[in-house]
Amino acid sequence: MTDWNLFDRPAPLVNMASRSFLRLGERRVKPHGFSIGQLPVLYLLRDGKAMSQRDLARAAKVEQPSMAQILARMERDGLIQRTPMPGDGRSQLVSLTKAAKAKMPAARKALHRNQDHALAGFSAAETATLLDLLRRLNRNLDRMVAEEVEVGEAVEA
Amino acid sequence: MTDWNLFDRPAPLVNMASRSFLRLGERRVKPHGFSIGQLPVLYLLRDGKAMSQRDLARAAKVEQPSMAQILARMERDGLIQRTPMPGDGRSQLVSLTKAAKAKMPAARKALHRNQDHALAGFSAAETATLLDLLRRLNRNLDRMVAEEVEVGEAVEA
DNA sequence: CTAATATAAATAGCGACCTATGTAAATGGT
DNA sequence: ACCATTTACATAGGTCGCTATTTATATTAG
Repeated sequence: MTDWNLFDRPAPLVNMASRSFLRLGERRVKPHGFSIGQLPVLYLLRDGKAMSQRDLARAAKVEQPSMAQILARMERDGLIQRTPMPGDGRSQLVSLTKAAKAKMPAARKALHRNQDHALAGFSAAETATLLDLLRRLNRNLDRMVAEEVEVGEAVEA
Repeated sequence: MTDWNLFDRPAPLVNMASRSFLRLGERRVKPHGFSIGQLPVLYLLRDGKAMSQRDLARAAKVEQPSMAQILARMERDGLIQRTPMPGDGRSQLVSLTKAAKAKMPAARKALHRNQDHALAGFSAAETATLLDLLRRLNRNLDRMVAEEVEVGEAVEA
């Protein structure tokens, strides 16, 4: 009665959409030797830039161990290389290999073809509204996630 | 330039929101001995109903192996039980244990407290709009996922 | 009634995340 | 200089999901 349909609330709808995006994206990008989680890294390092793991994690908005795993797989697949960070023995600079850079344009195109098919039937205004509402939703969620961590830590202390 | 901000497109925004919802939901529900992926099962079997794995997967909109894993963990944790399906030796009827049913109300309350904090600052109309746009987005995505599977299979044949 | 096919689960293996913890290299205050 | 803290990564372990494949039981066609 209260939730007559399991999926007719924000969290499940968002979750479904996310899973679909991931499935579709994976199909597009996999034939080119990439996978979805690597896209932020590819994007961030695209024109020869080099960054630390920490900065990559921050910029991609994932936790450090998640980024570590992504980078491990990318290294395994010959997509990145690491060089020591000058002046800090703890850190390394990560950059794309030539192979990765060579394969990017095709993958990019494949994704572009895919992208925004999802928004078929949406007017420009509706698309803008959706993006705006999602940004606001994310602001709320980010705050909630952060707050709870604080609480958690406060309890510990 | 084209995508000046990595996250300012539908897929990443939806993905971020989904991850945040999952993190928050997990925190709420874990102390009660459940986890997020189990919620559809709990919901579907709530008042003593019994269903096959196949029907649970369909209703929860996940693939069969995903549901198999969810059920395996729920069985491990004493949340479900399986009884043979009368008249079909391949299948079993899944139902909630007393323990699971006993723990549900508290978990439900915990989630409710959480829920829709996410929509703080949203007017009723905005919430409705968001839900509507997400439903439409999902319709598109579902179609795309289904189409591609067809294509894939057609190529094989 | 048997052979081919379809269906229900199980299994193997992978990717994207997370939390919690450990380790080694800076850094900062005394 | 020295010890405590912070910081950057690494590692262990877990959940959610997917694809591909196998196994066992129905079902259907000939």
